[in-house]
Amino acid sequence: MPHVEGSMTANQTPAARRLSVTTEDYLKAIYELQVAEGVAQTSAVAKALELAPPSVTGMVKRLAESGLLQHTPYKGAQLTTAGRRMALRLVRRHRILEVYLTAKLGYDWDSVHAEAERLEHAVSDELIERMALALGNPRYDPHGAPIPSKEGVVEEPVLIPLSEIPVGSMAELRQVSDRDAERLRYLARMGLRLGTVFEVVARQPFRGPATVRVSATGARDQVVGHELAESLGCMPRGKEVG
Amino acid sequence: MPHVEGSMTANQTPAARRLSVTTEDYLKAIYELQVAEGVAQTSAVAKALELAPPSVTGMVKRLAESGLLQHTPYKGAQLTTAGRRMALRLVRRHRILEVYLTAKLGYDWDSVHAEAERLEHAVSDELIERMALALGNPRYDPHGAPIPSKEGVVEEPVLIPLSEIPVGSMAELRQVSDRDAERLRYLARMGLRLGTVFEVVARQPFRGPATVRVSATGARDQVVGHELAESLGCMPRGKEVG
DNA sequence: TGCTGATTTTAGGAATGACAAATTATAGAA
DNA sequence: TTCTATAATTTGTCATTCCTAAAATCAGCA
Repeated sequence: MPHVEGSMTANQTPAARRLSVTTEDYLKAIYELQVAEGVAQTSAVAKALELAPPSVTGMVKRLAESGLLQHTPYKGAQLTTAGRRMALRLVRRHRILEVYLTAKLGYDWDSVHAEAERLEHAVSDELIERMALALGNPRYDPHGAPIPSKEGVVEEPVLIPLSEIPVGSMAELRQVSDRDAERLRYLARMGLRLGTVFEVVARQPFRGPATVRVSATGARDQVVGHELAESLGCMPRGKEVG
Repeated sequence: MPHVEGSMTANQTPAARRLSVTTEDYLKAIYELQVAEGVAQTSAVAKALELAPPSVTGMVKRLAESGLLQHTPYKGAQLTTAGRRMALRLVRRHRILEVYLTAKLGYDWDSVHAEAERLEHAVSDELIERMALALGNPRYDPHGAPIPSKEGVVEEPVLIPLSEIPVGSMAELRQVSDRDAERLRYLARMGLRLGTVFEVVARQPFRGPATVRVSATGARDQVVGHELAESLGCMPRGKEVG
């Protein structure tokens, strides 16, 4: 059952004045941490943006004054409606750009992230909508992440990490993190792509690796480390007659 | 006879460290002023970038210290080889982006400039080369401006402003300024596009307007103000038998 | 309850890049 | 040559946003 993240149709800020690139980076990082972890702690934001923690504290206080988020000292930051709207706009831009670069300009799924990361701050809403139209309004980016609508609504599908799929059952790879290009190249070499259906045939204890059997390509068994497995979002599948 | 602007094959700076967006804006503005006026005066740069003159003096001094240009106080700025190389890289990006947005995403020639102006600072060299390839390595942008090569070589064709084409002779519109979108829309409405061949049938004295007759579209006479005519780069044409 | 280690915040400072006000240089006219 | 209008520069601030070092706070455990 997919649940709905953020849904703002009320346009609070009439003249949404241009935000700095830095501000946009903070909002997006905080949004993504809220989705992944529930809260956005100072140290987590610092790590995501590769900054020192005091820089984050300072910036978060300024963003709170601008009304883009709420800050509870020592607890973390929470986006306001205005802040979430801006963050979702950034996420939409990023993901549409990734699809466009992949589909129209021959980028691989491991190299689009960095390019989109810079472009998302520079493109106009108009350009993004033209790209979306040219692509037939895609719903997922090349890593399986859902694309928020223009209105700022996104369905976050409920997926289960490969690390938690029971041994003996089947699942389909639906989403991977786009952060680490090296990891994406490794997955591609192993034959693990979006939509790949596999069976978990074994798992070692103590956060050990899982062994998966890819159905399609003639039963090749692959060993997937625990940490990698945690970053692979899967949809459980009943065994099918193939 | 076209003449060659800038030709640097020697890669002086080994690790061309990333320049700030601001620095890139200054270099491009100074380059364009040097092409148009020969020199780049402080006030002209300030006007082009919509900044106050003291800001320009300060930045120009810093750019001189970085070795990107030479500054003769009270005289103006001149790009060094390193500065010109960076500027030409920006110009190439800008113009390839304009062609791409026009050809692949349905932009009009009056709206591409602003979009390219922001994107040129965010795209990677790789993306630009992919776009250039997808476009068949175009040589001119949608306003007729020549596109510098990857190596930083550009042929600036010698064109004559419409304001200086003699009455009674024919010419072809080859290049227009991309700065003012309103002006571009006006030209399009008048039927003046790149490649349009026309005859100058009259010109009023004292910087008055010229009257042009567009050959193709059944002898429609158009009156073009002096200032607008100065911004239209034309190639003289012998009268042809049509 | 009170220590202890990790996290967070405060304090102070540096770099970039913009501005206004005041000063100085240049070049053309008298 | 001297004056004067224009252009350019110097000086002093301010806003952003980063950093390091030091102090404060929180949470888990004895």
